[in-house]
Amino acid sequence: MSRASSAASLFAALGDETRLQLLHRLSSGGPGSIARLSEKSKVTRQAITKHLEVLADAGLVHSARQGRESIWALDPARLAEAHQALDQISAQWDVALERLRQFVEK
Amino acid sequence: MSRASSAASLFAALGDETRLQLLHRLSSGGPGSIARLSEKSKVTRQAITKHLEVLADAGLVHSARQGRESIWALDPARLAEAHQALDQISAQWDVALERLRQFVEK
DNA sequence: AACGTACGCAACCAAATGGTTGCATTTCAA
DNA sequence: TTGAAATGCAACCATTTGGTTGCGTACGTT
Repeated sequence: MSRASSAASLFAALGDETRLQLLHRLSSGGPGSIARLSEKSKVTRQAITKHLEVLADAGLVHSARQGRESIWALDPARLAEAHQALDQISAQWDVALERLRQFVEK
Repeated sequence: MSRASSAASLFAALGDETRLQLLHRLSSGGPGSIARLSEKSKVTRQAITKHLEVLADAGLVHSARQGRESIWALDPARLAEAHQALDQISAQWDVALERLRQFVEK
C-alpha cells in the first residue's frame, strides 16, 4: 500500500452500500458462491459479480473456481493492510481534532 | 450517522485522491480560502470547489464567506463521527481476521 | 444423454463524476 | 472609481459507474 496514493482507491472500493454489505456478509458468514452471495440482494447476480470484481481489484477479496461455482472470500492480508490504513487516517484526524480543540479553548 | 447506510457515502467522499489531499491540507494547515487550497493542485479552482462541496455534503467540512473569499475548514463533530465509523469497520474486520486465523490453524 | 444450475461475456443504457472554459458578480485597495 | 482578486454560476464534455438483458458455456446429476 503506497500510502495515500492507494488509500483513495481503498475508500472508493468501500464507497458503495452493496459492496459494504458483501464485505459484511463475507466477514460474518464466511466464503460463498456468487449465487449464494446474490440471494438476499436486490440487484442481479451480474451486478454482484461486478461489485465482487471491484473489491477484488482493491485486493479485499479473491475467488477460486470450485467445480461449477466460484467461491469468494475475504483476503486476510490486504484486509489487514486496509485496517491499518483506516487506523492511520483515524490517527491523523485525532491530531487535527486535538488541534481544533485546543484552538477553541484559547 | 445512520449506521452502515451512510458509511458508504462517507467512504465515497474519501474515495478520491484530491479530496484526501484537501482533508490532509485542512487538518495539518488549518482553514483556508479556495484560492489558497487550489494553489498546489494540478486541477483548476473550480474542480477544487466541486471537491470541497462533495466533502461538505459528506459533512466533513464547511465554509463561511469572509469578505470576498470563502474560508473552508474541517467540521470537528462530523469528523469525529467518521472517525468512529472507521473504527467500527476496523473492529468488524478484526473479528473476521481472528475467525480466519483460527480456521487456518485447525 | 439430457437437463438444470452456476457462471462468464458482451452489449447496452442512464446517471453520476471529475474536469474544463467562459462570463458575471462581489469586494478590496490604490 | 477603477482594476485586480476571489468566487459563483452555467454549460458542456468524456469517462466511469452501477445496473440491466440476452446468450453461450461448463459442470453436476439423474
